[in-house]
This record gives sequence, C-alpha cells and structure tokens, in this order.
Amino acid sequence: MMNSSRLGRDFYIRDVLEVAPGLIGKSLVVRFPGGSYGKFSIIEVEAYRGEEDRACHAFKGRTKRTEIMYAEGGHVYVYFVYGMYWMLNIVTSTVNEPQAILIRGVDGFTGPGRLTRGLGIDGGFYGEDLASSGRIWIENTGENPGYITTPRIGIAYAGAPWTGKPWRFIIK
DNA sequence: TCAGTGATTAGG
DNA sequence: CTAATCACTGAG
Repeated sequence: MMNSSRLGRDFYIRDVLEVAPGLIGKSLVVRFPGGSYGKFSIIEVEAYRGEEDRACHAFKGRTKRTEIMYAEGGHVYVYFVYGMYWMLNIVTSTVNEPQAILIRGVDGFTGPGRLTRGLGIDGGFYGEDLASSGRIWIENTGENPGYITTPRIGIAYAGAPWTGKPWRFIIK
C-alpha cells in the first residue's frame, strides 16, 4: 500500500499552486521532545509565490531570513512574527524559485501560531528537509478530500492583485 | 476592536 | 544606531 509513505522530493519541486492544494488531507508528522511522534491531518494552507508576489517574503529578494525559500522544494521555512508566534512553511519548486506554503491549520490545531506551539515547532526547524528529516515530514494518506479557496489572510498591505488571489486552500 | 511582544529589515 | 513593520492570538 502507498498509505503512510513519506512524500519525496518530487512532490515538492512542482509549482506552489499545484503543491498547496495537494497538501490538504496529507499527514504532517513531527517528533516530540520526549521521542514520541504525532501525526496531524493538514486542513488549511496558503501559497506564496515568488518575488513578484507582493505578499511573499521573498518579494524584496534574498535576505538571511528568506534564504531557504531559494532552496529546492521540500525544505522547512520557519519564521518568528508579532513577538510570539512561529510560522511553519514548506518550500516548493526548484532552486532559485522562492515559493512557500504556510501551514495554517492541522487537525486539532487551528491557526498557524497555535499549531506550531502545539507541535513544538520553532526556529530550530529552519532548513529541515522533509524528504530526509528524522523529526518532521509529510505522509501520503491515500485520501483525497476536496477543498475550497479564499483570498489569503493578513496581507492587505500587498495590494491588488495579490490581496485578492484565491491562494488559501481549506479542506471541504 | 486592539494591545502584546520581539525578530527582521531598511536607512542614517 | 533608530524606527517601522509584521503570513497572529486572546481578551473584552
């Protein structure tokens, strides 16, 4: 069976607008400090697409923080915001194509800040490779739930047309 | 509706 | 060095 198999590099090196909806219903697996593992179904994500996307952190080019977005798809981009929240993102596409997917919700934890707090994800996960890491990866579930789209949250500053792009994907 | 809280970034 | 900004949350 293909159930419970880790997603490999090929899944992540596609365009972010293909990968993001594909993550809905997949399982995020993380290793807790005690050594046990948790598995959480992904229910909400948002796509951030390249330097032209005014809402994407890479829109100004490379910085120390966004460097990982220029790496090969499958790497983890984690950043700290509002003085108290870690945001978990998955890098997609090929080298030098800065795209990422914000994981906004998993089963049991709604909201990007609450899920990282609940799963114990912080800056130490920056740069982890989902294709080979021993403490975080994503598994195929064999299920393919439907999804709906809406504009992205918290990016009003980006302006048109970016604010209105339907790049938020939520499980139906 | 709005304050909290601190890393990141551009600019002097 | 300064100061603005910020892919959020919880209280009221």
